[in-house]
Amino acid sequence: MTVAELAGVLRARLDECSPAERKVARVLLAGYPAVGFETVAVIARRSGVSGPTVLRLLDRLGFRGLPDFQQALRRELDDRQASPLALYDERDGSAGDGETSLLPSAVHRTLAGLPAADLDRVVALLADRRRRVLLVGGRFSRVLAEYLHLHLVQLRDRVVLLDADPVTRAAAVADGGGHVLLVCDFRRYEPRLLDLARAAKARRGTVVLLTDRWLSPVTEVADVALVSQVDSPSAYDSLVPAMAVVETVVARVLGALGDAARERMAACEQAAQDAGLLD
Amino acid sequence: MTVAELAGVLRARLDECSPAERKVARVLLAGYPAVGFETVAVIARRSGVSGPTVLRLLDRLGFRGLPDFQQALRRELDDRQASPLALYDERDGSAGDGETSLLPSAVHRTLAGLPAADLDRVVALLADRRRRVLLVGGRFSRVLAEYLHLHLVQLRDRVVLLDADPVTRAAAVADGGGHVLLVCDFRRYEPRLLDLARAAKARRGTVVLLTDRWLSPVTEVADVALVSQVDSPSAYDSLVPAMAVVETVVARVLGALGDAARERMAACEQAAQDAGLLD
DNA sequence: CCGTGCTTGAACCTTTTGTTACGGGAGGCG
DNA sequence: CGCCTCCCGTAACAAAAGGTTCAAGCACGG
Repeated sequence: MTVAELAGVLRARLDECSPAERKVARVLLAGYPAVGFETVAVIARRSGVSGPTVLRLLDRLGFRGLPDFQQALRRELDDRQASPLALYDERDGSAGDGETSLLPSAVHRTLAGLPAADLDRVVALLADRRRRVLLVGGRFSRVLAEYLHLHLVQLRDRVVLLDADPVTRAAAVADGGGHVLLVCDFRRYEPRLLDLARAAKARRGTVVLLTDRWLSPVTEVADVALVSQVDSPSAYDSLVPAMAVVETVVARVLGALGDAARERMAACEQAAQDAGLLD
Repeated sequence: MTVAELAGVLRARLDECSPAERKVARVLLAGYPAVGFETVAVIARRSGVSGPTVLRLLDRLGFRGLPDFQQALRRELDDRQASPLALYDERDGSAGDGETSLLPSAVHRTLAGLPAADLDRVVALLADRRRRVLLVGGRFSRVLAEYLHLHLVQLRDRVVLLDADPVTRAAAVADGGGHVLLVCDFRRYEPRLLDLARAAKARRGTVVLLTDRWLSPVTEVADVALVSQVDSPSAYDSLVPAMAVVETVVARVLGALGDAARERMAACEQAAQDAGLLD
């Protein structure tokens, strides 16, 4: 479902329009896409025509009114946000291209777009050894929680990965006080995670959320949320940027914990070797 | 130094805001810049706050109201339209430097460096519905196998994720014939995975390997190997590029299986809904 | 425990906006 | 020459938007 380039159809169907309508189309194209978000009056004045003419052009293009047109514009902006390269590289074509450009770009935009303050808060929470850390994820995003868990258990104690069982989950948040619940929730969001987060909040827990740009419902109760891009060359959303976020968090937590973490890692290593688990 | 990047000031001044205002800012950033052109009511609803809160945030940022803010947004859109490169040097108050450049670069180099022939072979193997597919991973890389498993089971049948238990693993490769064993093995490599791969080969299985650039020992017995970069800003190796490889493979397999996969996905969806598992 | 500050949401009001209906005018064909 | 058709702008209308006020809720400190 490649979204129709609005500027394209504007150019293509330009000769079916009346002279005055063409003037409007020209202005729309010249200031694309910003002027599309102006009001009818402004567009009309800039085009040197009058209000209804603008409406008539939009009607001819198949829009029910200015709001309808603007909604289409917004959608196109969103898609463009998804693939900034596509703007200047109109040759869509090969899947190999999209695969090699989309994901790195998404990772970059995700990391560059992380508010430093939010990241700091998350790191501070996870590095606080007085708090218990509970990790949970949805169907796919559970692998993120697992990955984070694998790292965190090496850096500190009292880190628990919650499984799918509701009772176990409930028990984990039950004995309240100063715990941190980190929720990974991506489309399609799972209602149970919201319930769990609410329960955690009710027990005075702190809720950290990893989600996509459409924002899981858990956002409402979350104390901090880290948002990832999910653009992908495939039909599925990508979890790659989110994983990059996880690794970034881990790196920061390691930095925050410092020697304490290194000691623990060494101790774990030793214990494992003593038990002969590494063969 | 053109017009101040709105997203930047939004991020920078995010901690002077009240909790509810932060929610609004996050929504604004997550859907940047399109949602900025929505109405107050819509933005408020999406943020889970109420109208006046949106206005208060804008007021705090120095705008006289939503129209004022939207005008700034339009100007920024115009400037961006003028200088396309501005998209890439927007590193304002966000996370560190190495973190935002290393990972995307590693992902890019990994995907660009994948030999097309190898990728095609892997896809062909996984898309061959006559073969059983066995997935296995190491301590950390197991999450990759899990992730791949989650996707593949939706696309085709006879996909098994092996767990850590040696007996189960052995049983899976025991009943021979055209199976595909996909091994994820990254530093530090696990000897047991090599044993398993050897056993699979002995039963006339095909071995596919996902590994890092130092090449797991499994390479020797693998029929195909996909190599990922692992550069990371932290002390650990990164699995982000490898995950990008997994997603790329999934996308290709979906393309290869085509309608058959879509039918299966629909069937799974239906079955899950019938069982009421989605609540 | 009580008050004080800030924060937030509900209701209301005002303005602006999009939209529609109508009339005038230019151009083309009979 | 006159009529018809198409196109365009003015004016009025209804709807929805942004903005303001006020009171309740909450955390914090005395």
